[in-house]
Amino acid sequence: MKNNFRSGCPIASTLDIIGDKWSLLILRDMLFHHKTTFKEFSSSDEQIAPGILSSRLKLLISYELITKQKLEHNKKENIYLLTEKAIELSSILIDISIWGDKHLRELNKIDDIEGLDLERSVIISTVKQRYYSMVQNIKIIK
Amino acid sequence: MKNNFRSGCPIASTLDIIGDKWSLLILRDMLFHHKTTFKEFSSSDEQIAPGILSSRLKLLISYELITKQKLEHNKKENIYLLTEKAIELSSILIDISIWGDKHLRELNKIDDIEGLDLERSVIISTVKQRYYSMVQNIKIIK
DNA sequence: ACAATTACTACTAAAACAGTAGTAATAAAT
DNA sequence: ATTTATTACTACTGTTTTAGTAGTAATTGT
Repeated sequence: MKNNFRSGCPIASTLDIIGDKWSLLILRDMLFHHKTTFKEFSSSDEQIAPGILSSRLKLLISYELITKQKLEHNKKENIYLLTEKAIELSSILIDISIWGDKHLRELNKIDDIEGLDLERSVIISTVKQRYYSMVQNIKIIK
Repeated sequence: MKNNFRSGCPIASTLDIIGDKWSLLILRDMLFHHKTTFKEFSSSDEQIAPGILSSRLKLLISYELITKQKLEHNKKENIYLLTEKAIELSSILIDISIWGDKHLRELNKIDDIEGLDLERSVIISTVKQRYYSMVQNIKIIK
């Protein structure tokens, strides 16, 4: 797909991949809410349009942040799963969550997130562990 | 300014403020490269257009992430400085930098950043300390 | 066999971004 | 003192991205 990076800066380059309006929210839904299907991504509070969701999933696949697979005994649904590369974005997502929780309450009604008061490293390892467990329990076709 | 948040999610809300194509790069230039003027922001590798820079600076001011001030003995230049709220985004910017440095080398030629191999907490406190020192040495009009 | 669900694609409208040119105020050079 | 250069923008046009809705094919459930 498109590979036009604005510069060699690691921050700019990362933003060129996941710095759009939706990618990190899709990854959030996968990592924290264990969503796996197009339908589930479509049903989040933020109401992503199907065309945008479709194009973003394709981009995330092309960057190897997610994979698209099939379940056994189900030819209709596609299952999207995070790669290790994307799971390593956990710390960024959690830092963003902590920052928003702390600083945006005067601008917007912010949802309370359970466990966000725990130590950062504990949150990160718990989130990752839960995701790995979820993946282990689903039967995908190899 | 515009205050339409997509949801109450702290991640979505944070992205509604700084999740555009340029805000984090402006904050990066301020925090890491100690840039303070419109001219300096215009001259970064990524080539932001003046109209976009202008509108983003206004938004960042409205969210109280930066302030606009004047230097003593200089009526022309405007000096933009980070607020504490924005300085607390340091950890996010550093995590993004570390992730990009680690994962994007096969997609793009990534610049080597000095000191990025140090421990995360050390990087964060060093960056903050350097920024505070820089601010202390400039004479702004109160 | 029929209805519902899933995963999209297609289309049009609206918004954001890109690129260039131009202007007013101040500062520097002659 | 006058001209030139710099800074910080605004204004404008064109392109790209995003939003929103409608529709379709394949599969699954009843």
